[in-house]
Amino acid sequence: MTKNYSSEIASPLSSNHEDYLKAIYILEARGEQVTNSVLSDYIGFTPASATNMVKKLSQMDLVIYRPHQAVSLTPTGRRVALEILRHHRLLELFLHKTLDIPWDSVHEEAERLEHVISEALEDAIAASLGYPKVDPHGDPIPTKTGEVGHTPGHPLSQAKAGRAYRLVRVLSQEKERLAYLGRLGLSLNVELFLREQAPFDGPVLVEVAGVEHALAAEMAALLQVVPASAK
Amino acid sequence: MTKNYSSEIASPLSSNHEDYLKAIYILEARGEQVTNSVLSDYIGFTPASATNMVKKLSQMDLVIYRPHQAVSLTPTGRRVALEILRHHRLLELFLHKTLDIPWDSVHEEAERLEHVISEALEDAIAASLGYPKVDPHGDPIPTKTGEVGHTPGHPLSQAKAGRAYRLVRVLSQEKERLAYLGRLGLSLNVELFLREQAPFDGPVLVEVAGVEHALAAEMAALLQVVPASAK
DNA sequence: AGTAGTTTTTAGTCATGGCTAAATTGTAAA
DNA sequence: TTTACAATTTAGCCATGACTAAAAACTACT
Repeated sequence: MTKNYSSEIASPLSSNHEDYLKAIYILEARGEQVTNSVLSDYIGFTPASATNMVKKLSQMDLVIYRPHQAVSLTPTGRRVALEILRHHRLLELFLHKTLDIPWDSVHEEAERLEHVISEALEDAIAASLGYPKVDPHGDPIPTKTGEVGHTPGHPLSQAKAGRAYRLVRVLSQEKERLAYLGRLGLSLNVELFLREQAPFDGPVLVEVAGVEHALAAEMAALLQVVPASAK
Repeated sequence: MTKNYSSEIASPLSSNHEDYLKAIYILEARGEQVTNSVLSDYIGFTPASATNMVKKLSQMDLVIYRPHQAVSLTPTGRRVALEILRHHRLLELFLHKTLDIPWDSVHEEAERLEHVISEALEDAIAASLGYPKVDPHGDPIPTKTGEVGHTPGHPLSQAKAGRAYRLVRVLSQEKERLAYLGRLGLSLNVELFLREQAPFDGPVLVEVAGVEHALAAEMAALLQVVPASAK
């Protein structure tokens, strides 16, 4: 497997290494302080294991580690994380568009594939999709050079009642949640009409394809929308 | 990752385990006695490592191991091997047809992907290709239930001069070899005319798309053909 | 500042699966 | 049958990266 970061990294990285880097990237991007417990929670290993791995990544110059401090990525570490994320999101879109894999299943599939595709395959996939900018959840696909586009939109929970919106991003990869949204007729770029916005973080009333649904506030907060008129 | 053999196997298999099983299957299919040295040569690990792994696979009831004897697959072991082989060949064809990956590159790519695709993805790929029978090298794709079709044809080295043939299989996965054949205009189902068959295992003279080429006997032996008239 | 409680790190265990080197076994020729 | 050579297996080493349990270090409250 040829990686475009192979030139700067001594030893080849395992899927595991890549998962840690990706996790750190995602947690950082969420604006969280990537403490050991946050990281170990996210990746599903014990805190001791996380410390261990972080130290190793630090020796490889992929992360910056100072005991008892939040970890962060070095420029190289970030490049690796973004390459994996690019693989992941390209794969999600590819699986969805080319093989009709439902949007609530593409995440777990891509989770394994992202570590084993070559540069050539990555390129072929990107080309076949016409160099897309976002995956089926609206998450931006990093470019080969590591730029991450800014996604427009704001949470549906902050939208105004009585207006039409378009769904541009779902901030969740959970199968159940996505399957539920799918059942409501919601998927990327679908239009919806916000009927009512209950106060005090109450549920939201939306109309999708002529049918009305109540959405928990928690769910509405995960739906990023733009006014329906907007491109 | 859901495997259809998961019900019969206690511990999940690593890529490595799968590679051993696949290797044993392929060597058996070649009609070779799968001795320890043959196996270790093929997989590229030391004989000691092979013995070790074979013992483990034997404990898992995937192979039959008797010291100093050729290894063989149990029914379950064979099922696993065939599932991986099915993944491999479906992937090769998919990469070639859907993403235009050249036929001399699909093998190494599939080598990594074969271990991480789910049943659902395998099915989606098979469906999108119309349930194909052979991969881009003419190797038969095992069915889900583990049947391996018989491929017709005989080596070009045993064909008669002055007749037209169609290439139905290439018994090699080597990138260089395949790239070379590709340059001659040879790929699956291409027609060729056998001009001359030099005696004493000498080279063979073929015409492909109106151009004449000499082929080493060694190479001609790897090309399986049928009379051009045959379906 | 002292102390309780939480977080992080350290220390040490275990399984995996490669390796080398040495012992064993099997085979074939004298 | 003995002996030599090749193939195989055993024994033991090493790195990896998970784990638990215990120690250490931070934080926050009194």
